[in-house]
Amino acid sequence: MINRIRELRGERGWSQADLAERLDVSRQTVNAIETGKYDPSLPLAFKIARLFGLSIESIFEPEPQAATPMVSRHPME
Amino acid sequence: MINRIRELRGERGWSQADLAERLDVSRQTVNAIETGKYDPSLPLAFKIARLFGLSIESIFEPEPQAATPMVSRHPME
DNA sequence: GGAACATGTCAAGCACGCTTTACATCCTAA
DNA sequence: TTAGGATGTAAAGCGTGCTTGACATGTTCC
Repeated sequence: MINRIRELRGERGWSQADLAERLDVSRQTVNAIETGKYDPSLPLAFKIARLFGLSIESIFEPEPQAATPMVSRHPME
Repeated sequence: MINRIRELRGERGWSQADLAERLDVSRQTVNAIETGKYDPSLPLAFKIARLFGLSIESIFEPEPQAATPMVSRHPME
């Protein structure tokens, strides 16, 4: 999942700590999401979208494509 | 987090198992999300929205309001 | 040089998202 | 009446989302 959070935060001149406070999460959480360590929960994604006044779809984008594996998704059936 | 999944699924005449298969998750996951036991991950929310051809915002809605607790969120600081 | 801030990262711990297996109930069809 | 589908729920297990605390680095400003 790719996101534009760092860009949106930068436009507003906020530090990761500033954003974390506005979202009521830890600074490490903001950093982990920006650096792609993990995706936010759906409720947090809503908070982020509302804070920036944008839709979730305009901030987050599912991975280019988690290519369908060469093996069956339902082996031995 | 409130969602309209059961309604959208019903309109299409799909069982929970049908929907689960289309989303590539277990039937219990669909059931748990419909019955409000937990919220889907952000990637699954995207899958759901795309399957129904709707925006995430038009399917999910953050709780009416998780009322601000009477106690400080940052005690002893 | 030293203080202060911004960012990145690690570790431990807890709660949640999702899995498989299994069982119970309800409803409809034959 | 029995079989089958649809739904609800439970337990155990694994990985992720988020927390606090801590430390390292780079930058800026005195």
